[in-house]
Amino acid sequence: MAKDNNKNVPSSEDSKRLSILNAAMAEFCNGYEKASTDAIVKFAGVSKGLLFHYFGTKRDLFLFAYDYAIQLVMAEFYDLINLNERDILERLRQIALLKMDLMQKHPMVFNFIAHASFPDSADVKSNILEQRDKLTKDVYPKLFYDIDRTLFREDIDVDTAISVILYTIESYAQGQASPDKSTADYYGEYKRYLSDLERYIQLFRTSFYR
Amino acid sequence: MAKDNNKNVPSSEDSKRLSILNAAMAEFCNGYEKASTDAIVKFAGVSKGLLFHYFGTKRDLFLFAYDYAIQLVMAEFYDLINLNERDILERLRQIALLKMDLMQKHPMVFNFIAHASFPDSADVKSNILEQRDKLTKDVYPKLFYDIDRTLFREDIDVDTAISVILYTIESYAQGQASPDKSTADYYGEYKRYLSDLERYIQLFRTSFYR
Amino acid sequence: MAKDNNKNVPSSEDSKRLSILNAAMAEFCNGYEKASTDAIVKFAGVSKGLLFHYFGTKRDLFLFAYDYAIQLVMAEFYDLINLNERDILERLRQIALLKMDLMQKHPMVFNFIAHASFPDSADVKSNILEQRDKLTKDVYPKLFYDIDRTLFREDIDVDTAISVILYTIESYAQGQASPDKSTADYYGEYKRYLSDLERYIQLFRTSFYR
Amino acid sequence: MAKDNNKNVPSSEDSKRLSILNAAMAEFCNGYEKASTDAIVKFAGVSKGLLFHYFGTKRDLFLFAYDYAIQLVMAEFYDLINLNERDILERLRQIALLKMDLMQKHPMVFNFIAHASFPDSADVKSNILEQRDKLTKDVYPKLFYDIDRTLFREDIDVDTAISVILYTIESYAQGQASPDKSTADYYGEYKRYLSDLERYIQLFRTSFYR
DNA sequence: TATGAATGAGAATTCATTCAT
DNA sequence: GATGAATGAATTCTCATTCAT
Repeated sequence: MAKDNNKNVPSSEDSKRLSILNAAMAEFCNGYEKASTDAIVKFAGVSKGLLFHYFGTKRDLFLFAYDYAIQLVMAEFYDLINLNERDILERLRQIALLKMDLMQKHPMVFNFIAHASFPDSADVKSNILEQRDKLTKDVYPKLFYDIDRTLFREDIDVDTAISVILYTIESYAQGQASPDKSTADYYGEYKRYLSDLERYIQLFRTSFYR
Repeated sequence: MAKDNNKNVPSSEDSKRLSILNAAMAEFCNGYEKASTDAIVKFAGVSKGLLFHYFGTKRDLFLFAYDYAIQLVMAEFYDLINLNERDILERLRQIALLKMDLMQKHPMVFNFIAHASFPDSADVKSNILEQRDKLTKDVYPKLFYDIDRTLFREDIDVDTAISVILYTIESYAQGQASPDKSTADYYGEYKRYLSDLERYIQLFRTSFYR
Repeated sequence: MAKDNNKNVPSSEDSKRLSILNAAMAEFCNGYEKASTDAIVKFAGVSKGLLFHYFGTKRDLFLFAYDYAIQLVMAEFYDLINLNERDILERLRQIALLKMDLMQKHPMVFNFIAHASFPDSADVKSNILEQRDKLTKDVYPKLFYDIDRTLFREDIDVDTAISVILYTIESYAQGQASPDKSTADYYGEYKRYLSDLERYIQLFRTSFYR
Repeated sequence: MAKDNNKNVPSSEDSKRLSILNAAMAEFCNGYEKASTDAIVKFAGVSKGLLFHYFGTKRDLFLFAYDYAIQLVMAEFYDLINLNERDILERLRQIALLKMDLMQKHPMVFNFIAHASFPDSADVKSNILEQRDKLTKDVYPKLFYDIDRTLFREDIDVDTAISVILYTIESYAQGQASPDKSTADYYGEYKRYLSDLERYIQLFRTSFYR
């Protein structure tokens, strides 16, 4: 009797919300300020009013889209990741590979997240940074819980070593992802990324592990 | 006796240019798009026309300010850095400390550079990236020329190790610098930064060196 | 009964468009460059944004207004003109009189057309000239189709004679219309215009006709 | 002893005034409003201040340039024209040919006069129209004084006929001159112009003369 | 006479947001 | 829910004119 209680059948509303969200993520890749709500509704095929009816303000839409994108990606990530491996280097290899897979599956969403995570506009910066921090504090314990610290040499500080490993992997991935790689030999890039990754892991294994 | 031939005496023009540049650097910390030329001239205490008389367009002003800020910082940096130390870890310690000193001396300039280096707007992105690349290609050879590679263990790839060291130092410095640290226990921060730095250096010395 | 399907009832949109168009035609009499969009919207009683919402740019508004004014005038002209008279001098007399009538009925529109037809700005010149050419090629054949060439003397070139007639009528009408005749003895002017016209026609009849 | 009393030696001032006038005439071909005083001083190679020191305002410069251009052309015109021919058609042929010569000798000045004579801006329109009227009233009597009216047929009004002749010649010349004829087969154009002119003269001789 | 830095009102255009329908 | 016409303050940039030197 209730109208549209069945969440498995996407209502018209759901589909329009999604249209707006997808259009928004794409448009916000131009930067928060540069992005135009006109462009969003045009691409989404809905009226101007509806965007504001659903999302309130441009700012709220941006922040909602950021949350949404993170959830979307993290859900799939947790679904696929195997957290039984206790060797942090092995686990990081898995994470890096999985991240690459997801990036190829949802390039636009990742592009949006990459841009949105470092916003230039003070309007949204504090919210985004807060969200990012919260994410970091949520995710890292999950990803690095229960790792085997006995694999490390006794004469080094394991936490410091782990920081180094994370900084390295993240920085390298960042460098790979950031430029607008429109013209691309994706396969070649990918192979090079993997071999670089192996070189870093090899170095860490040699120098940090027993 | 000659009129204004002495370039060390800033003319009225120079002083207004500088006012505009300083105001611009401060305002552009809000992001390129968000920054308002109105705010810049208001803060600089000059007329609207003068900004455009000197710098042509907002875009040109931004790019000029970026160059100017880089030059300003690099000149002071090269003036103070000692490149005789051949141990890369010692040299990096010096660089990191010097960078911290400069950041405390020119906080606004560094803040501007940090923001401007990752612009969201397509209008300026390509120029900034180009400039950044050029800078990297210029600076890194100077900073790491003639380091003593024999200090490293024989069983690790020295270039990979150096990459790890650089990623770590940069990421850590980034993390320290990025948030708009308005409310700050600067002295406490500084001491913690130094001790963290020492921990990283100690780790690298233990695990990468012979 | 259907909502606003009847295009004869001008909607709110139509009425605002018309306000803008009328204000634009009046303001553009100051010249394309000199005309201010601010003045247009103020006079039309609409917001700044609406002008651009409807017409895109000042340039587009100008060109649209030109088309619109021409259509407006030509529609009424063709509605009233009688093309059965095969004596070109008679037909020209009718055209000249009708043109005078229309000018008195729509003085502002004619003033706008007169100004807009000879634009000083390169921004719009090519479009206007193109439009003017197209109009000439459209209109002249209609106006002078099927005239009786046997009325002319055999020893003169009829096409050259027709050119002379047209140049004369147009130049004379131009001279009458061009100054912004704000202070005017319209009736006196009109009578003089008619008598001059008759003198020209008389001359042509005497010298060009058999 | 007097400074620069010898008008045959152009002073620095004279040469700069001329530079400005020439630059102004060229720039004003873009239309009065569109023309930029910056462009004028840049092209003239003088400072911004000097233009206003000499000519007061942009408006005054424009009007002065218009006078100057007219004087320049008229002086040369009167120098070369032969006013002994009493047949108006012959005299008009001479005038038309001479005008063509002068246009080829001073294309920029004629281009300026052509544009300036039909100004779009209300700022200068009244002055220009006044000047044009004055010129017409000055020049026509000189050009058509003492023509032989006995050549005309007795059954036509000579003044009306002369008006027709003038309207025709002017309209035709206007049509030839107005478009920005940048790419041109000048020689071909010229020959066609001459033959058209002959056709009109022939028609007038046949139909208006005894 | 000659300079050109400096002005600031005014230009066209944009855009997030509202609201009557 | 859904529309899109309407708003108007804010934006970047222009340009004739002035004035201290």
